[in-house]
Amino acid sequence: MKPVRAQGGVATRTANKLKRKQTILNTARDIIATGGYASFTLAELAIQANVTVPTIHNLIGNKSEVLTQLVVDMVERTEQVLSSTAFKDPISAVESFTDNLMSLYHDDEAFYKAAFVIGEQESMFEHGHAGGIFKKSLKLAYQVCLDAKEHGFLVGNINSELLADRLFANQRIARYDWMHGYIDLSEYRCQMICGMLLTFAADATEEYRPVLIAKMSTVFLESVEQR
Amino acid sequence: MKPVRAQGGVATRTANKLKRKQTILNTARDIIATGGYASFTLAELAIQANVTVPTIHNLIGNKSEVLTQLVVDMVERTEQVLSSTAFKDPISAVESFTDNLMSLYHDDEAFYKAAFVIGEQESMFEHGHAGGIFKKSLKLAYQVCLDAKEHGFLVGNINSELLADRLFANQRIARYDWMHGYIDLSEYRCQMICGMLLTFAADATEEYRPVLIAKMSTVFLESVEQR
DNA sequence: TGTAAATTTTATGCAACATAAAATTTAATA
DNA sequence: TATTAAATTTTATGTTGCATAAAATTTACA
Repeated sequence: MKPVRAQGGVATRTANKLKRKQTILNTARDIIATGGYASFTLAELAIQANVTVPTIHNLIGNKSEVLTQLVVDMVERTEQVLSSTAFKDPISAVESFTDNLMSLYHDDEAFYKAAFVIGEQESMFEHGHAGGIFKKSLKLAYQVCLDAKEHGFLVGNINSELLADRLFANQRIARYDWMHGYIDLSEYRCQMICGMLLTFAADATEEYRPVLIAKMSTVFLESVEQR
Repeated sequence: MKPVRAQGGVATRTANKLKRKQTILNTARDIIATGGYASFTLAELAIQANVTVPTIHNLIGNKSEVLTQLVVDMVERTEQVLSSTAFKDPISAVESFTDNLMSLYHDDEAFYKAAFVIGEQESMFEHGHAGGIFKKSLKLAYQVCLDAKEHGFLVGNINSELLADRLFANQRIARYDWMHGYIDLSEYRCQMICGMLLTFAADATEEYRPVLIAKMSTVFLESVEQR
């Protein structure tokens, strides 16, 4: 008769497994942050994490799965930033949103950059994906448009879905340029703010448009003279 | 004494070399257009072009150089489209620009998509690069902004460099989404037109803004109901 | 048709990802 | 604390793709 065993063993093992898994992932993160995505190989990861390559396969999976895990962690942290918004007016909405992102990315810029490149390469940002970050962000942008209209900042001549699309697109293109190393974090900030404020300006009231344009000009000129 | 030889032999060889080189590049293009970028290996290219791998290295270079050649060809064709513009008004400028691009990409969509992905991966679109397509496109966008202001479509409250940046950015983000397979060619068209018209709208005169918004709404709604 | 140069191919190496099977470690329990 | 079965790690090996030196072949001209 087979001996029946308590569950304690399994639970302990599972916990340890998770810990080792996390150690490997942290090492992976370090490698990418330090030497860039190109320097990331399973062999190098194995050496730095003090295991062998098959162990990585056993604990996490193939290279693609290791990378996916890193990006999932990153997206989760980014989503937390996105969710913390309370609407007052378009300018402060854009500013607080931007500054939240900036302070997140500032800490570990090399890693975040790489993670976005990897996520794109691994097709993790599919627009169609229902629970995906794309749909969530668009929904958020749409809500901001509705709020702005309700508070009398927008006229409402432009379809809110269209406006939300543009708001999101302008935010994204700035991120693309940053993650591909075309611009630095401070220019990312400028492009993002200008893009979003300009989008609002297209549907702003007569009184509010000059305010948006003034703010936009300030941010733009500040950034230009820094170069 | 060494025999002196005429230049004919060299010239003939050079011409033949170019021809063979072009054959290989055309085959490469076919492979990418048919099976996507992932299916492109030097071994596969050698087989389909009826040569061996070292021959490819000899005639063109390493994998990266083969890809670079393909992208250079593509960029040249795209630049021709960009240059053929005569300004009348913002709407027709945007429309003709867009439709020129669309008709170019329509013929060989899979290849163009892949070529943009490759170009990005090979860092061929560096913003700083003086003679690069980035600077050229920005300059073009800037000129359109000046024209639009001169013809009385824009007020001029928004800095023209800023406006050109946004015009170009909105065009680019639509292309990113298309080249990564997130949207199809017709949606690419819609996003690009809406993005650029909205940018103009932010600085348009009182009379012209409704015209821009009306056009934008038409394009947007047409695209939405197609889905 | 011979010849020197150019070109192609054969043969081989290297790097990175991946996995089967053997060896080792682990944690509960008697 | 010694045993044991399961989990885990490692050794050994395979595969694929890029790259190149050196040998074999082809080329175009005299």
